Amino acid sequence: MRADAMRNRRLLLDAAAAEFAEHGMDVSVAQIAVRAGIGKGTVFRHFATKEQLITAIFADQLDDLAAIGEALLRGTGAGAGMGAGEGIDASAEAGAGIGASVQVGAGIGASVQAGAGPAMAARGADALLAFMSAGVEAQVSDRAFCQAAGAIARADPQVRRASQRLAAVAEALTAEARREGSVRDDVTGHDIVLLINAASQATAPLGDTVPGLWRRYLSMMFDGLRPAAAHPLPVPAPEETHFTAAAHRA
Amino acid sequence: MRADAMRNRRLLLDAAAAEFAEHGMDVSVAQIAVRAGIGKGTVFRHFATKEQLITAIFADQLDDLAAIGEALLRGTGAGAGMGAGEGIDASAEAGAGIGASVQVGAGIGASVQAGAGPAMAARGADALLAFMSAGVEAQVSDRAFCQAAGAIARADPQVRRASQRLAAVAEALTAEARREGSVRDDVTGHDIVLLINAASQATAPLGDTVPGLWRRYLSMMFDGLRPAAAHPLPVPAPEETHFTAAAHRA
DNA sequence: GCTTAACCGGACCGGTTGGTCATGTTATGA
DNA sequence: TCATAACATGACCAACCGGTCCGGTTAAGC
Repeated sequence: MRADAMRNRRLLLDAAAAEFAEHGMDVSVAQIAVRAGIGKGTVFRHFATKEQLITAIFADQLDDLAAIGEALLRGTGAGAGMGAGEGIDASAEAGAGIGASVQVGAGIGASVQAGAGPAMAARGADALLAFMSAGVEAQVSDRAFCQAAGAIARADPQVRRASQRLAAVAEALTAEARREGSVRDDVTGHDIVLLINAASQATAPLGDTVPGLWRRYLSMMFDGLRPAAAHPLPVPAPEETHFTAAAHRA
Repeated sequence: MRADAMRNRRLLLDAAAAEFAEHGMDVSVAQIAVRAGIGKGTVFRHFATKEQLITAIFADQLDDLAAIGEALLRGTGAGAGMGAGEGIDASAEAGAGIGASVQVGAGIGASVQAGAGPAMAARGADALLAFMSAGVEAQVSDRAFCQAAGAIARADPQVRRASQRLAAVAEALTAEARREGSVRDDVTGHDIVLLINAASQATAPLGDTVPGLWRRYLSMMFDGLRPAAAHPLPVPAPEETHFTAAAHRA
């Protein structure tokens, strides 16, 4: 690939993401091309169709979030133990876009306050909440895009791979929090993924009139995940097969 | 208004709602006209613009839900006391469309299990959960429409009136549940409206692959509303002014 | 039954969009 | 330095969409 082609591809992806975020899903390809400072034809050289462009951006975003989750997971010491209190920069592995400012182990407030052990016992809960926060934050900054892109691109293999990676890390984080007792037993990684979705859409009617408002609803939902208030759930958790079925249906 | 015009208007509204629900927000007016069995020109005779058509449908849906909420509110005996255990048909006042099957006082499972009194003490919680269920159910059957219609039509006076009526009944139901102690103190009616939104979007990635799945997430969120697991919320509740500001911004 | 005005229908219009193509341009390798 | 192939470009195309309009039709009142 030639050097200028590479540069233009990057310009194109950035411009498209920004344009989608600002003006919704139905910006014209021409508009994107103008913002990127390239010709319209060049857009279709890189991505044969507008849908493929959307798909590529969406897959990138999912991968970024998955990377953040994986960094957080290492911070919990779930796998091999690691030095205590060591700060981890979650954005190290993540792309530049989404959540460059996730604090790990910074005491975001998820720590269970009742219970036996000291605060350290809730590292899993902190990680899980940080993961969800990163996910919601990423979606909130681009609600319409995530919504539409999800509907359009879920069948794309690249998106599906990223999606499964995300599901895996969500499940791992959930398992850790469950094991330490800060999250109810009947919640799964898939639940977490869907709740991220839900929280990001909660404040949609308000647009960005109240910038950080989503934290309020994510907080409420997280309280719903705690064992203290847990009531039996009326419907079992969705399985991976349901997600693949939904993807296949499109 | 002539009889055939009336009939066509009804056909048109039904067809439009169905078409929006099935094929998303960007179905053409022509497509709607075909489904309704009328000419395209007739559509624009009834509604000068596509936006007005969307607005009318949306306002109707909001009103239906508000009516359900008001019926439920009467069932709690919040205002004047009423005979105990009397069955109320919530759909009596509501339009045909949305929630013709809401059970009031049928023990949907919201009853707090701990606490002093017997189950009867949680009538307010039952009503609140039934209200939220009706709201989510209505939106789930037409997710894309509610999403887009909300964004488009929030500035319309008819929609704004319906929206405020909805907010009022949500606040009343919440106040009742709060007073009986089954819901935390820091939750408001506006929170409820936004949570209905959130819950209906939770399962969007799955489409209708798992039909009743939204109940799972509404249940989790409702658990988050209980005092038992309540943690301090990081952001204060939105005020009415924020909603009007958001509406004015469009 | 007849008049009349409201109503219906679908051809039509301006504008926009995703996508193509022939032409001109530039990085690259020998 | 030059040949060449990959690349960029913007004019162009067909399709479609929301909205208009006028000729024909039909319901309503007398």
